[in-house]
Amino acid sequence: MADMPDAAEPESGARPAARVEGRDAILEAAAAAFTERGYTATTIDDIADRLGATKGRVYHYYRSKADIFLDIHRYAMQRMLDVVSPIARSPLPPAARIAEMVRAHALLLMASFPFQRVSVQGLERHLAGRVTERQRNALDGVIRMRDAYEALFIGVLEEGVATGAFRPLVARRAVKPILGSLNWLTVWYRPRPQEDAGAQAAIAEEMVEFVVRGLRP
Amino acid sequence: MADMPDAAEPESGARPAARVEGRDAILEAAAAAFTERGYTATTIDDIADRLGATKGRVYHYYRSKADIFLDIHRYAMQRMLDVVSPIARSPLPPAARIAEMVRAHALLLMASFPFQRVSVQGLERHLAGRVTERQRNALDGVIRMRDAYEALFIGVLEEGVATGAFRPLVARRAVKPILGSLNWLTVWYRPRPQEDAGAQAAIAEEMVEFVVRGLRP
DNA sequence: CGGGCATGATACTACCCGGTAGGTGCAAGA
DNA sequence: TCTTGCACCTACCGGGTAGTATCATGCCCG
Repeated sequence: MADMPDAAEPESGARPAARVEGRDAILEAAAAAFTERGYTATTIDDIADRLGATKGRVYHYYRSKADIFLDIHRYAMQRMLDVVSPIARSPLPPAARIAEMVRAHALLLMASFPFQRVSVQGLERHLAGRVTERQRNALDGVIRMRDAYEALFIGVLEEGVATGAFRPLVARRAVKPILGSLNWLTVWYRPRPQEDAGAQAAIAEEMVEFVVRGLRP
Repeated sequence: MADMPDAAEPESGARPAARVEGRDAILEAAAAAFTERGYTATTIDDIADRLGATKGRVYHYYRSKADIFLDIHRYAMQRMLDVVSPIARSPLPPAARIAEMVRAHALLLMASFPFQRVSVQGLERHLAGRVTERQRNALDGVIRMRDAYEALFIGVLEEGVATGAFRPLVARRAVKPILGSLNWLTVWYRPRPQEDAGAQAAIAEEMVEFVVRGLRP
């Protein structure tokens, strides 16, 4: 088992020989298509059309539609973890740390909207049953990443309750409405061409305000 | 135009001669199937199987899968409006009124879970483009109901800001994380056989607590 | 008791879509 | 100039699924 890939960062489901840039182009087009039509209603031809290509190109990089879907989830969760876990481990007091985490989460949701929207809308339902063993492993990996992400928030909540920074609450329960108010962004928010840092920052601050107040003693 | 159906309560998309009980059975089975697999991945045979019947029965009551989908949304929104709008119009002070509305919303989400889950997960995406004119009208009706529902919350928020019961906020923005924390229930909550009023009430209280504190001055 | 109608089953059709097989063009080395 | 291999395309197949056309079975009412 010495030459196993790093278990903490599951590997891509793309075909082994695939170039990274080619693979990323597929993922970006697929994320946009899934965002617009949903997983099942999106056809491989939809994805190819967005690239000005044909199915051949898509299948040159990925074995199946499910593999593309899983890779999008993996990318999205990895980016979220990369941004937020340093904050969760920082020496800030719990209230300030949660505020930073919420801000970063909201901003990243808007910044890489198609990927994050696909990620937030869930995956188990779409792949129920009809997966190969390799895909099942990838699915489990994504679910573990999601649990680890939620655990970052639960950890800070528990610390804040212990120090008295937050009201008494059950961290495992309280984390749901927090992530809910954040992730609901993917339902109502639509990236607009002109709108930039300003408007996105205002939305993020609204989230921070709401969450931080909801936790105060 | 004197004999138009009540515009505020759009009529069912079922076949005109359909019995109400027969139609409701279809809707219930369809809501369960859509909840499990999603709209596109659910087949008419899936719905029929849940009834111990065949496609013939389903098509006896509904013209198309999209009509069933739209009717589920209509039902779900109508029930939510029926429960929450009396509260929104009650003479309670804003803070107490919002608390009651949040509680009622959360409890109804859990009580009629399959319908509400289908409703919350949205509909525009699944029907984009491929609808008849009649379906387009039904779709617009559902969207109007959804906007009216959100307006109930916005109204109470504005009143609370005016009376000083809530912190200064832009109601149109602040309503998003509120409904987000609530509707996120449909993502993580799973109804369990034994769990009853007690556990559901506890979850609802968590929501109430979080929202009310998030609004305080 | 017989006709009509609501209710539903059976047996199709036409089409769409994921996936595959094999080919083509082109760039880089020798 | 020949060769090799990558990147991608064309053409196709097979299974699945929405929707339809038609037939069977009761149940109510005269």
